[in-house]
Amino acid sequence: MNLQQFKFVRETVRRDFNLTEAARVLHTSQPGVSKAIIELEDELGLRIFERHGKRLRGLTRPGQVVAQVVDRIMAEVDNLKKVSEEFARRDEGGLTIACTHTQARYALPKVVPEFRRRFPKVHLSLVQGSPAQLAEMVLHEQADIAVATEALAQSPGLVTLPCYTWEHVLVVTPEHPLAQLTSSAARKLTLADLVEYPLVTYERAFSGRTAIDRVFRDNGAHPDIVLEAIDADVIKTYVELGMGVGIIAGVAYDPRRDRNLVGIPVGRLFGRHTTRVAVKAGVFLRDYILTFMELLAPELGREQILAAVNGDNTA
Amino acid sequence: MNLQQFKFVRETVRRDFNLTEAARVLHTSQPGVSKAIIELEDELGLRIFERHGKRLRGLTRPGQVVAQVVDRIMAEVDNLKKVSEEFARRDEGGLTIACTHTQARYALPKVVPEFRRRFPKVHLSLVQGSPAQLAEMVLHEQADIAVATEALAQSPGLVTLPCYTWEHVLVVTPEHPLAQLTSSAARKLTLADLVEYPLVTYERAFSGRTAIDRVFRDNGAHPDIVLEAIDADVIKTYVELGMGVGIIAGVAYDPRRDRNLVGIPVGRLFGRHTTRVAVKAGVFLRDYILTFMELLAPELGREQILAAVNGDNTA
DNA sequence: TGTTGTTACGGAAAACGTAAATATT
DNA sequence: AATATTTACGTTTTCCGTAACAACA
Repeated sequence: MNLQQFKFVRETVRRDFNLTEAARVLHTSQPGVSKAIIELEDELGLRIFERHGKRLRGLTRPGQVVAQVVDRIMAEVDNLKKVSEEFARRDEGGLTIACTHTQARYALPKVVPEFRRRFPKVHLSLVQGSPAQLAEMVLHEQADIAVATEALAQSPGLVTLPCYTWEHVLVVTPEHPLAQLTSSAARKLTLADLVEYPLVTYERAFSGRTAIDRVFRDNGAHPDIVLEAIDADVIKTYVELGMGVGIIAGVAYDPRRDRNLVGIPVGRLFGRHTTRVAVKAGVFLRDYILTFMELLAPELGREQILAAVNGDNTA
Repeated sequence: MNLQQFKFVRETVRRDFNLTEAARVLHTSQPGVSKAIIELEDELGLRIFERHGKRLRGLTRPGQVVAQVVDRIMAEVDNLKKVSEEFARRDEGGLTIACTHTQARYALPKVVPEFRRRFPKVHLSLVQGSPAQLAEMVLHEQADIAVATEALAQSPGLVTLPCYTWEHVLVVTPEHPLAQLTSSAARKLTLADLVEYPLVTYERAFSGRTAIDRVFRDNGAHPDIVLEAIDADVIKTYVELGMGVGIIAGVAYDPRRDRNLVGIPVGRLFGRHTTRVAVKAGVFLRDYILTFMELLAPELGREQILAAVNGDNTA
């Protein structure tokens, strides 16, 4: 039994049971992979892979269990590498953050400069995607952490922590009827008032859109959503063009910057939402990653973050 | 990096940083162990062990983290061996049950015959100890499961499940004043009545003794415990000799067997207790071990047991 | 001075790549 | 026929034990 064998098994599973592919990816000879796997199977006294003649087709029942354990072993071996990196160069390395546009544009700018000041040698990389994609990225270790409002908490294999909460805000042109309301009238705004106008908001599964839909549905209201986009900048652009009333995340509206738009908070209608940060369960978190999470979720101390990540059910 | 190195690191830690000892236990040469560890340290680029000159003295800070990860890796490697055993000989193997006397004598006889019928080839072994010792045994993998009422739930690193609940019962000789009470009078028995008599019960930390003490203390009662023992058989023996009133677990009193003793249920006074079964977190559980747990805790399905053991926080 | 850990060295074993054979689609 | 896997085989590397050396307590 050795790590090489485990590596080969893992890669073969990942490459859809194609030994040749696995060997190529691992920069080694295909017969070597074949032999190593067979030797492991012999040592364990079971077939890991389902074979049709010579072709590998899938995992046997025992193989499924073995593959799971092997995955965990290799994950820990990867952790070992991270540990050594951490102690060798505590404040150097890379940090890949997977997030939605909203986070990248409006939330992260609040923490990235401070992070950069503390860890000038860490190379930051932002990747964007839908919340579901973000979860996948973290699970496949293409990103270290994900930041999003939707969907993250549901993914098994992820550990998520709350960062901050926010509410939706309507944005309209200054000429729009809604912009003429007194602030006390604005506070009495109802869903019924809203459906009178064409709406512009996020795409499905972005920045609280799920909640928006649910609220309309639960109240039997049928909004006329004329345009949807994944980011508030696009939404604001079309609102400015007079396409309709925008519904965006509060963090994305800044009265000083957005002088040609009027904002009306509507948390009362669509509820309060929690943006969360997610990491893959069981991975070793380098000091600077923990620090980044600390900056993102200042309410929680490092202790709490560590406890959650290590899956302490003690607290 | 290889498994051999991990094995050496683990054993060296276990043997109090004595390489010679570790090598002896692992049936290999001491220089080999030394070299392998140094090579691992070089590859990781850090010192795992604190050295005073040449002697190993302890773990460095990075070493502590490395040792933890290494432990997890080796635990999973051990799991792999168990998996292969399981699939090679599904219904053969050994099952070591760590339990208190009460469990061995009164609870397990209810499930062992059925288990034996289903797995005639499994070699059973019962080891006894105090609940704290049982927890240690399971954590050190000297036993597969522990069954006890006290203390198991508190141990980190253990996963525990409730098996059954029970109440205490008083046992007295037929001549004893308490034996003369009508059953309705017995139901009105108070702690104040009890402290009139010398008592015979479990030792500290056995079979709900903690709860007994707490109840007396909370009520400001000062019982005269003239004799304490770890098992009900011993207690009953001295009760028969007229030493006093026995307080034992309900499961340990059987009116048909214990004809020379009268039993009076006192759950009302000392509360209801839950006997739990514990396994080490993260270990692969062979089918027959799961079956044994199923027999012990019939209320829970196998699904629930598996979920708990795999640490599913989903449910 | 006895105990413990590291370095040096050499034979044995295994690891791994190339080439050939065999099976699958 | 083309692709994929296993078997065969020889070289290279690594492994691991003995012996010698070095450093603590």
